[in-house]
Amino acid sequence: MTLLRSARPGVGSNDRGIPEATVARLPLYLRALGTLAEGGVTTCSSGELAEVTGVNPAKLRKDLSYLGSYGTRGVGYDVEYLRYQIARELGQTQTWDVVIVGAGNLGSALSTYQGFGSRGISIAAVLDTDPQRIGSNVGGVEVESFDRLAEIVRERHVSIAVVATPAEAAQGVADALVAAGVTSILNFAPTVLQVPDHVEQRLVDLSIELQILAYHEQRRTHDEADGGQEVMA
Amino acid sequence: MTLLRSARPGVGSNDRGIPEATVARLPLYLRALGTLAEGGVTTCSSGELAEVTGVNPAKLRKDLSYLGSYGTRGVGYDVEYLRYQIARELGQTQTWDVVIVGAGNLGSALSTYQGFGSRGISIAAVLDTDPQRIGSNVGGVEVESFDRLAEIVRERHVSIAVVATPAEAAQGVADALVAAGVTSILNFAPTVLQVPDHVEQRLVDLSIELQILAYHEQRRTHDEADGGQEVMA
DNA sequence: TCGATTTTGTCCACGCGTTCACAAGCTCTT
DNA sequence: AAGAGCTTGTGAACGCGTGGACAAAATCGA
Ligand SMILES: NC(=O)c1ccc[n+]([C@@H]2O[C@H](COP(=O)([O-])OP(=O)(O)OC[C@H]3O[C@@H](n4cnc5c(N)ncnc54)[C@H](O)[C@@H]3O)[C@@H](O)[C@H]2O)c1
Ligand SMILES: NC(=O)c1ccc[n+]([C@@H]2O[C@H](COP(=O)([O-])OP(=O)(O)OC[C@H]3O[C@@H](n4cnc5c(N)ncnc54)[C@H](O)[C@@H]3O)[C@@H](O)[C@H]2O)c1
Repeated sequence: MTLLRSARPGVGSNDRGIPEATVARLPLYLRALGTLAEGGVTTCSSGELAEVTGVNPAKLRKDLSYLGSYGTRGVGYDVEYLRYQIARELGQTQTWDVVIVGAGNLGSALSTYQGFGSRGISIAAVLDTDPQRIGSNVGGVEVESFDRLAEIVRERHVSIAVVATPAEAAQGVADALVAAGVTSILNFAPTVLQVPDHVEQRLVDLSIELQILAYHEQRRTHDEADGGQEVMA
Repeated sequence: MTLLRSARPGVGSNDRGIPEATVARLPLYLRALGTLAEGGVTTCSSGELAEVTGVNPAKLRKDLSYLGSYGTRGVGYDVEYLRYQIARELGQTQTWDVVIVGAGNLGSALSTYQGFGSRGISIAAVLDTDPQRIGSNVGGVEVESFDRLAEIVRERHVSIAVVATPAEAAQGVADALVAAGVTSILNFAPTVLQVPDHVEQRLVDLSIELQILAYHEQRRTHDEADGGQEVMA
């Protein structure tokens, strides 16, 4: 399994906070626990949870230990209880209103996606500058004018935004988002945005994902030619 | 900036290979160099490149040093030359044929996306099981039957696949991909796939991205209430 | 009640990744 | 030709993340 995103550099573990690497895995555990709960499972061990999430059991236990001691030795973890604790830690006891900027192919797919609701994410608005798109409907949400950004951010208490515009427009959009008071940006445009320190940025670059896989594929074939595959002694 | 993806655990730097963290940044540098080249820039320093990619200059130089000594002290890097060297290292001197499984919202958006070509990625096929979708056209590519997977992988020399099916179908799809000879999988379904060790898996989970941002937002407001913002002495 | 069994929580060691700091090396000016 | 001024490449220190190992704690059966 592979997780690649870059968070603000140098921000590893905060004051009293949970290590960044752990935060990135908690949603994984949460989802797995949800699946177990649906299957009627009431208790599970670190080994079982580690199995389905592809994580080392010791690492998983250490991750959970940052939240507190919610397990029972000799028994494991209560699925529902642990689920609640992780959800609380992640801030999923409340719903986060998110604005999506750019109602193109990707923005529309995201707007249509029904899987965010159960993760505490709600699409508050979808914005675009294209008059042709404004007023159209994506996933039950009406596309609104990008001009209304500041107003919408204020009225709907939005702090998280998704950028799904072409790369050329992304920096301008980011500036407007920051000016409107957004403090977390999920950026799908293939650019590193310049944002103030207090704004969290995550770049999701699908080309890069494939390029990384291609690199490993290349190395694989290259190694074969070199006899790079280690021979057993 | 934030990169989150999980690679096979424990695989840091390989035998003669480049550290995983560096590999994940190389495409970033490559793109920035492309932008500079378009702008007519022929030479750039580590400082300039670090600026636009949001990376520490020393880190950037160390990253590049894994490829060789391609810079000139006192001058910087030749944009075109460095571009070629990174592209070569990433395996972008060849084109990688990729199969997309699942022609739904996300799969269609990916198929339509025109930005992969310049990154050495070509969509060899888009597959689906839904008879309604098979034969339809997404981004100039005809959707083919998932039954033809093995045949297509063999004939078109595919080693990389994208999973864009519902989560319930993802493991089955992955098994079929592995059986067909695919060795790298980019998975958009919210599940950790169980694949053999020799298969590289990268999970891109958009919900998790937003959940991580929400966590930081929550901590932010929580800290404010606690007066968590450190006061200058 | 006691011992066998299971599983957590965490100490500890190790390795990767990051960053500082500076010597080595190049160019340009005088 | 020599020195001033930059910028690279890297040694070294440090910190975070990972995973092995085991003591502590809980359950269960006898
Ligand atoms: N579609 C994919 O699969 C894919 C893959 C990788 C990366 N991306 C990236 O994601 C981003 C979006 O991709 P897409 O395929 O949806 O593009 P798209 O062209 O389909 O959609 C872009 C949308 O953004 C709108 N827009 C342009 N400028 C704007 C502005 N200033 N403010 C608000 N809206 C604006 C456009 O009107 C359009 O509706 C791009 O940066 C692309 O590089 C997309
Ligand atoms: N759309 C989004 O923005 C978004 C966001 C986050 C995650 N995801 C995830 O990405 C995946 C795809 O999302 P989507 O919105 O495109 O879903 P979708 O329902 O629109 O499309 C899924 C497609 O997969 C096809 N399919 C089903 N079983 C298949 C099989 N066994 N083999 C081949 N094809 C099969 C279906 O026919 C359908 O065309 C899902 O797992 C979803 O959870 C999507």
